[in-house]
Amino acid sequence: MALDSGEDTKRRLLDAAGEVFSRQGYKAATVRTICRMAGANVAAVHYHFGGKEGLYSALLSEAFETGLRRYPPDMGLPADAPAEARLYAFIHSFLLRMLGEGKSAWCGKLMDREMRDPTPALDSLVQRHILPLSEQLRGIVAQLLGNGAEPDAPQTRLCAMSIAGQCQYVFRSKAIIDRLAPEMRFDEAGIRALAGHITRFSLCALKNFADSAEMADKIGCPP
Amino acid sequence: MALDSGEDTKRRLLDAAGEVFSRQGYKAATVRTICRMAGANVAAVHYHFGGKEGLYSALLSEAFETGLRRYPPDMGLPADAPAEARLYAFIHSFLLRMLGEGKSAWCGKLMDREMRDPTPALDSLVQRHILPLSEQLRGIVAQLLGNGAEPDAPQTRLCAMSIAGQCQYVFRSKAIIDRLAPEMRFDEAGIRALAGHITRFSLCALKNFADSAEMADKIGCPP
Amino acid sequence: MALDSGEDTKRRLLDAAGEVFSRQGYKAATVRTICRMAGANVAAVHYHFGGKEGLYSALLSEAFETGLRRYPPDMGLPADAPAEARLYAFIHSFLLRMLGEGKSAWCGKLMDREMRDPTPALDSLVQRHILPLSEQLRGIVAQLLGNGAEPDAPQTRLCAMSIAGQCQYVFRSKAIIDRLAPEMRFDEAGIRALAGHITRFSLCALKNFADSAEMADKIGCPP
Amino acid sequence: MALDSGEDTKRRLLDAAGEVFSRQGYKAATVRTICRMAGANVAAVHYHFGGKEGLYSALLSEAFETGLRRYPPDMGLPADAPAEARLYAFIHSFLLRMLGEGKSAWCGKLMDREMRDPTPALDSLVQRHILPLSEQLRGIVAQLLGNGAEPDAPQTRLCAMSIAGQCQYVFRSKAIIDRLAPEMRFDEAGIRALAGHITRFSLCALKNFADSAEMADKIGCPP
DNA sequence: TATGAATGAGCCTTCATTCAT
DNA sequence: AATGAATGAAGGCTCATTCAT
Repeated sequence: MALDSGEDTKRRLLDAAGEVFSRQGYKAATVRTICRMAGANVAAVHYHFGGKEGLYSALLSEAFETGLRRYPPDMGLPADAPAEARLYAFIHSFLLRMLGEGKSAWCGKLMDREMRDPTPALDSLVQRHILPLSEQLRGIVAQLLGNGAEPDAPQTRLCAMSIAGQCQYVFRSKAIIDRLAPEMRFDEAGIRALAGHITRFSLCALKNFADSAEMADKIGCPP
Repeated sequence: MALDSGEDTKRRLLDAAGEVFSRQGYKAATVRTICRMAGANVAAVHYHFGGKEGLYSALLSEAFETGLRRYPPDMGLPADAPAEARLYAFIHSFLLRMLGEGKSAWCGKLMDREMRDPTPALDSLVQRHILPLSEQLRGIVAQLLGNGAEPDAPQTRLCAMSIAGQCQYVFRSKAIIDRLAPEMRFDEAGIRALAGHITRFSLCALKNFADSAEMADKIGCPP
Repeated sequence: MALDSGEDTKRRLLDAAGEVFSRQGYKAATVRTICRMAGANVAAVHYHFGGKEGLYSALLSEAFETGLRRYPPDMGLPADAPAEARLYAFIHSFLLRMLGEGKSAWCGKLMDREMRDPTPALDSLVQRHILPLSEQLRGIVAQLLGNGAEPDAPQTRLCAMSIAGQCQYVFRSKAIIDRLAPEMRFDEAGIRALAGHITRFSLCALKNFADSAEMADKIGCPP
Repeated sequence: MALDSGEDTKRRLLDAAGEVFSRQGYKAATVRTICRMAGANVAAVHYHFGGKEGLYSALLSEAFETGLRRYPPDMGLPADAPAEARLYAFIHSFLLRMLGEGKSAWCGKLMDREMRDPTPALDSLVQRHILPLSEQLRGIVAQLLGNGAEPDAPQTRLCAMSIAGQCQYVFRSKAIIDRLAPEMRFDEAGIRALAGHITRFSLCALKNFADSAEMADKIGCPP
């Protein structure tokens, strides 16, 4: 105990907090559970982080940064790589961050929690991490749409959402997928396959999107 | 007070529970809040439903049926309507069930909660409601993929997931969308527009999917 | 327990709260102690009074009203009784309220606490109870000062303070008095004697106050 | 930090403790607040004084001596000065010790706390400081009462209490005075004026006290 | 000599639940 | 059929204190 270098308790608290918060959500998680798991006293959380909320905040930024450092959205690709390859890298790293099982797997789950039940910590998270990711994706999408599409144009935004939605679905609906398609695996190879499918589906859509303006007629949707 | 018919209190409790559970989740919601909103006594929940959990179960079954009855997945289209129109109807009704603000809009939100933090009630929910929806979507997708695609084939499943993912994203990531694209509206017209985009994006993908088998080469993903 | 008429627990909580708050002060007193003494559950305080602060507020108003009802400041004297007699009644009732040992003895102690460490409840206390008492005393004092003294004049106010100060001293400095003059008793007769002394001292002062304007010269205080 | 001489930290702790204890009382004051104000570590109090209680004790003895040294009860008057002047000096110095705002003003406030919630430290305080003050005041009062009044006679004691009560009232009831007479000031001039009034009021009383034995008849108090 | 880190007891409050009516 | 009152467990947090350095 007392042999810890001081920073050690902080570390263990963050680890335990990641585990518990990502599994139970902010409100349902209890400081006591986290401390017991970290082998620390209940008061340690308040000493190091100023309270439950402070711990959660600290965890959130840290988890995100860890995930991004481990699986950068360009996966090491040069900036001038083909847009198709960069899209695949973006999607693949996205899934890896979300579905990872290791110590850095809280990122996705926490972000997901944060989106459903936002806490005051969400705003800075969006500004610091999500907005840059969004811009990066929209840049790739605009390039693939061709025809001089702008990264900020509504159409580009919608297509980027279509891609992000596919990525998030696989881990957000895990409980359903496990029941509807129990044969699906989320190991390294399974993730690669999933990334391949999403990329392919999206590329097919983007490459033909420009020529589909009149498609609404056949859909039957009211004008 | 004593003038209410017994069924009336039960009804009001379910309404309030839908409101509160869908907004705050099972754990964070409190019986007191629900009872206050329903104008009932704190003990009423235990009297009528046996406790918090009983109320939640009762609500879950009821809410789903209400939602599906109000916005059926075919939106009244005949079974032999063009696949494109049926896809649009499926997507549109999906979004309406999820994003609706009215009294019967808990369906989507509760299902979402259930996926995130599954309770024992999830299994029967999947069997009774989600599986049929999934089959219906896969039927449409198989038809659009052409080339004799089977509704149960892995590729069909993945494409169905791509579509479901796009639908769920818009309301699951509402907190993010509100921050990244605050101009987006989710009123009736906005939902129609969203459904139009998702349908168009998905149709573009599905119609060209069969010819894109060799696309993986250009992506650069490891074999 | 369950046989209580409901109001009974509330009553017992107030009694215990009076005992504990007056002895230990707001901050140092604990809800647990009060509840244990009242034979009630810890949560009862929040059910009946909304929390520690609510209990304290309720107690404060109640204690004051009880004290005033039991020992009215005019002690039943007619409004046209001689000013001397009314002064004695005021002082005597003041001491009785402050030094009483029975169930209605919290009034003085609580007021004293409130004056030293004011809580948000003090303001309404002053408006509702203390201000009227102050006006009553100043009325008597003005009459005794003669020479057309006004109840609001600075000199009247100061003399009223001189009287109030004498009254409060005896119970505020009880710890000191017990050590410096341990023979002093605060039973009924002792209180009567004390009231007699304070009245006599104050009357001597008031009746000669008007003629003492030049007294400052002999005092030696700087101009 | 480490550059401070050991005595320096101790000094700063005592200063901060005086500030905080006199304002909030023993129980409500926290070691953390004191240490933060003193710019010292949380553990410093235990290192230097053995704990919260030790710090309080040390402060109490010191504060009283400081106050008495700064404002001696005779204000430098010769022992054979007129009794009137000595009474004024006593009252004036009393008020200065109690109401002073400077660094050495804790004396009065701490003593007041001690009277309200006596700690074991009170007994020695009474013996060493309060008893001598009491004797001094009673000596003056006896002289002013004339007629061979003894400093120890009950009547002398009561009159001394009447004077002490007036002095203590002004700062013990500050919260009330601020609300009932917000125009009253407690700066140097205000304190002088107050001391003047109390002296005058008391002199009027004392000088006529001997001739007022039959006054009880007019009061109406039961024999 | 002095400190950052850690502790455990205790605080007020909130909750789902039960009981007597 | 329904309710106001009461309960005990647990929650987040604060505090004085101790310990290893």
